[in-house]
Amino acid sequence: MKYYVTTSIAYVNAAPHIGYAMELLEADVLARAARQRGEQVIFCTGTDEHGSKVAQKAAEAGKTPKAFADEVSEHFRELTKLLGISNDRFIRTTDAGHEKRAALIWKGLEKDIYKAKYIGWYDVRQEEFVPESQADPARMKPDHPQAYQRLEEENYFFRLSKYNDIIREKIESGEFQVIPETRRNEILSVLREGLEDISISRPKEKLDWGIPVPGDAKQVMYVWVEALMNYLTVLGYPEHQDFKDYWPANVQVVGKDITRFHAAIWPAMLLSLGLPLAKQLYVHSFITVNGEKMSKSIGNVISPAEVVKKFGLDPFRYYFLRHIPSYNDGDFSWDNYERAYNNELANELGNAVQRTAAMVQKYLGGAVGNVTPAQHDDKPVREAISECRFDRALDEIWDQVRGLNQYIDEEKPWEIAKDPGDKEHLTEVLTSQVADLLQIADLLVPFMPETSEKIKAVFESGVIKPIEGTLFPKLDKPDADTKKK
RNA sequence: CGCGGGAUGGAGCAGCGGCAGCUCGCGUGGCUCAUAACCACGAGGUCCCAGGUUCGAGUCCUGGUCCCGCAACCA
Repeated sequence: MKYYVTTSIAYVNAAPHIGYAMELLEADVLARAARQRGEQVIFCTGTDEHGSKVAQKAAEAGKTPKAFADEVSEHFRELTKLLGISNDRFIRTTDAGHEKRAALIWKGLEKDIYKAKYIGWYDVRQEEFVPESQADPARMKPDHPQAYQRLEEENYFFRLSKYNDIIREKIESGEFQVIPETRRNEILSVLREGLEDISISRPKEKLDWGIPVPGDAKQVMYVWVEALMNYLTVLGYPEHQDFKDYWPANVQVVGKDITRFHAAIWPAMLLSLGLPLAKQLYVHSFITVNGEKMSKSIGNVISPAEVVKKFGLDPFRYYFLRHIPSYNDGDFSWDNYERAYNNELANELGNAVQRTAAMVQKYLGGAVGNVTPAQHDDKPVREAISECRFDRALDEIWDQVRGLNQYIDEEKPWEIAKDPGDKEHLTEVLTSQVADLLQIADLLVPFMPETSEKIKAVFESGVIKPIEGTLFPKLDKPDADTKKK
């Protein structure tokens, strides 16, 4: 089985933040889970580098657009390393391959492309024309700080309207699955109102930081449309075997701000090319900090590196995957983060590992023999992952962790150990604990790969190899802190 | 009548027609294998308001009220 998963590609006008970090994590879980099932996986992420905003930022920094993009793109690449993201490829829209293949895609779309004059309000920040009906009247005044520009341009247009009903039908039938349901309803309502054709090029004289339109040296491709093409170009569209094997994508992970691009424009492009749509579009929400939107002016921007630094990588992955709701906006606060770390990771999981290892060592001389992972029902976890409900998947896994702690308290191995004649029963109980932990470790593979391996390393051989220090050392204990490093 | 999300014990959330549930926090007890960890029990709720449908309504319908966002980098 082939499995293809993508994130959106990040626009390189600013440094990475935790919202995008979460998107990477979610896609990473899907990729790791698929690999664990034995599928062949291609998992791609990357950076989107053309367009006026990048050109503008670069000019401000006194750099060429390419040099500027190189720099910021590198930050995103570092982010994937920082977060242990298992992406197979990292595409940049300035890659020669992308530029070449984007031109081929354009040609493939040509039957739905026509030239027309466009006059309208242009939002520089969003890099898009704003329909008269949606434009903010205040911003039509030139002295407004975010004033629209009145642009009149000769552009190429794409017949988006032509595909409106087909897309709607495919979403309604479930052939193209948009999750969660609120996002699906949202896009269906957009489709019910009807899509208009969109401008997909810019005159080169106004902006030359883009990919030229094939056969028209005076125009470059509109950055949004060109960026979407990455999902195909990264597979080597049209001739490479990977494209033939891996398209359509199993899941495309995007943020809710770009739902329309991925649930309407991108599908229309695919239909125009005669290609199937992605099977699933998972739209995640946003992260607030202490209930407030992250913003530099409030001064509450959290950088991924800062959070990773506190407890390390796996707790970061854990928190954002479990405590930011997969289908809703969620909140980050250092208090909640510490609480989750102490209660759930250190006390519940870490301690379960610790007490089990200690008892095996103390009562059985460190050996339990060959243990196979327990067979508790893992269907709820698998189903949650297939619905991109990462929070729920971890809830389910934690039911097992709690269940194990309950089991230990019920069986009281330390009582059994007092009776030397009961060694068999004792072994049985401890073996069962180890089996539970091995299954938990298995289930954690996509979410917390390091932790999963650490747990396996302790128990897998049948002879306990204790963890150096502790699995999740408590932070607020001074001695634990020094022991950690 | 712009659009979307929301209102459920102190906090955060789930439930979406059938005995109000989970986590945290709080209280009490138990335990001693363990990272002052673990386990059990308990207190705490007019499920925003008003109507309606129904044998039965957080749950469905109608009409209100109130909150949040319009979205990730400083425009």
